[in-house]
Amino acid sequence: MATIKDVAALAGVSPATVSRVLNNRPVSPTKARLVLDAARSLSYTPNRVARTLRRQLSEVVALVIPDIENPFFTSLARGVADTAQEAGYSVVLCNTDGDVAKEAHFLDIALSENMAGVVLAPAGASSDVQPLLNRGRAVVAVDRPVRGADVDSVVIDNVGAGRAATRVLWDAGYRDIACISGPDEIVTAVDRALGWRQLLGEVSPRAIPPGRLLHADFRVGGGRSAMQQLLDLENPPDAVVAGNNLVGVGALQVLHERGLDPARFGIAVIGDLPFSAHAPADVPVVHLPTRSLGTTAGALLIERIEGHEGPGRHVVIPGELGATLTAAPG
Amino acid sequence: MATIKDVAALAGVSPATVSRVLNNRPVSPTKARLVLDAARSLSYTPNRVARTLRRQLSEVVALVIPDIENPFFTSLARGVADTAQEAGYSVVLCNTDGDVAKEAHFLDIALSENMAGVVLAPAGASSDVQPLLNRGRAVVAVDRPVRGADVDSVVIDNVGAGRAATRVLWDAGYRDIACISGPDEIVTAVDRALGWRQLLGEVSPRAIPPGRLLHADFRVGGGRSAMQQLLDLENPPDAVVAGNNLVGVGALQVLHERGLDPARFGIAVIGDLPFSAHAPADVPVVHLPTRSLGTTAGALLIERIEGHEGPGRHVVIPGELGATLTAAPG
DNA sequence: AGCTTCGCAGAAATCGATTTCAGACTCAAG
DNA sequence: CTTGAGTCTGAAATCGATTTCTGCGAAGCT
Repeated sequence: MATIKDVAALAGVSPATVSRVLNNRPVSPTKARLVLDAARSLSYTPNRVARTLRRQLSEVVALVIPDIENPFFTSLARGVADTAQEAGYSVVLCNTDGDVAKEAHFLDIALSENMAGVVLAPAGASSDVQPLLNRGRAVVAVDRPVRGADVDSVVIDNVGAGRAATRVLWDAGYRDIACISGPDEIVTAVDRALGWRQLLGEVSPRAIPPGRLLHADFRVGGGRSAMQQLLDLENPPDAVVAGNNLVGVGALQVLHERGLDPARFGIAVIGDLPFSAHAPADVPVVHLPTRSLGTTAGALLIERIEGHEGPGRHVVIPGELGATLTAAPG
Repeated sequence: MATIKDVAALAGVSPATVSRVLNNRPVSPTKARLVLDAARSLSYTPNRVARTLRRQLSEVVALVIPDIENPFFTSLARGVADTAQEAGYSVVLCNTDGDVAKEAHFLDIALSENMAGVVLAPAGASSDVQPLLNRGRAVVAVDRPVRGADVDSVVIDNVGAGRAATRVLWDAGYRDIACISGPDEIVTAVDRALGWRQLLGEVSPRAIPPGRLLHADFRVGGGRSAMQQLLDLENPPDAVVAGNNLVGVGALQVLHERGLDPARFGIAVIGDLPFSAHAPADVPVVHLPTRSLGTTAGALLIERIEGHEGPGRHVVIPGELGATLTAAPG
């Protein structure tokens, strides 16, 4: 493997000059040519480790997310990766499984690998990004804000999404609408449930019957058991808002298994149904622009890396209702 | 940020001693204690960049895949990440979009970042891993073999999977079974189609009618247009084998849109249907153990990194039929 | 006692780049 | 002709760890 010294020797100049040529600092055209030719003929690639050590900053950013198998996050990851790569950075994807300890571990690594920045979808209530900030590293929160630190953030309008999903069911004539949301400590889950409650409070004269809000695990299994629980009630609801895409999948599975038609039993899902074969007219979906979530976060991160100072900026991206419901309550 | 010198100064020893303590080389217990205390009180973390530069080997491995939004690969990624992290390595996920140039770029980076190894799902017909091998880096191919280099590989038994999918339809009574496979240059696609052709040749007295094998893009859109094409034929088939998970999703979407019941029009899918609400009895699926694909590849990679020598090892993992079909031809 | 052997620890070299510093040289103005 | 500013360039310092080299002192052997 050729090093900068080899190139320098072949070109008959000093390593310093080689470095200057390769980094577009002023060098006489004659030597520049020599260096470029030498570099090409040795097919020289600068060693990024050495560069990072000296510069104290690598061209890598970390993307720390709780669940890489959730299409919500893969799509987000795409967005981040695209903007980052455009700006010349590689992206390291770190999967925390929602485990705060794993997350802390990855943040440690980001620090000791001198990574330029971190896009973080926090796993739990508190994430310790202070060490990163102290070292001047860029940090952007995505999907969920970071508590206790003034950090750029990009999130969905979750209350609005909860309202939209609930409204589409209400407008279609459903009157007893339950909500399967996520764990209490995840703010996105709380906000979506809040939107559901808000909207029902506005449109419905009656109080919400007890037991209509369920806190499920935000995965397929969580959606399944919550849906089963709802259907097994003595007085089941006639419609349900699924708090995220995976919960929606689980709920739909249960409906199918019980021979219930999603075109009669109402269901609206917050978040896109991945790879679904359902017609949007049967299962309305609040589309969450995850890709833009990612690109926006990536853009903010790059700006910070390139020197943007100042207080945290907070971007809220609205969801978008894909279709209205044509079916009627069963 | 504390460096090894700070620790050394505080402990009253040389940096060399600190390094020895932290790397479990023999040091007197007295000094070891001093060093550990000093390290803890400064909350010292070794700088991985410096370590990598000196050791000429980082604790990072790259996973290079063509499509991170395909659950096949996310699940595989999980597998690789789990084994790698168990062994103390971080995983960098690189998405090539099936683009050979991007892939080459990532391999370059892996080299110049001194990464310990690469798990590669090759994007195209040829991938140049020679530079990596020359530098003694570990390389393992996954899902598709690397041509022109003697590299460990872990692949699915694609011919077998194609046969299994076809057989389940045949056994259920379907007699005109088409196949939507993937692009010609992807060997997995070719092999799955081969399995389909083989099995039909064995069980069917008649020749396969022309136009029954389609080469689609291996994504949802590809499956959709291929399925539409098949259904628009004058004499459409009565069943279809979907060459991968996404093609299966696309095909199912089209069936739904046209009001065709997958329990009547036969469809078998090679690869798991992600987040599907279908009953397995209606849509048989050849389960591909993608997670083990990943863990196996990861294990081979770690072995290579830790010094395993010798010729390329080739693991073939069989698919597995989830359920037999209870429905009958429509 | 004298000599080897061994374990431990510090000084210094090393990994491969970037960057500071200082010297050599050119050119223009006084 | 001298001085000063400005341009290139190379030597050397630097980033932060690991590892080799070297020396010291204690223990073992004859």
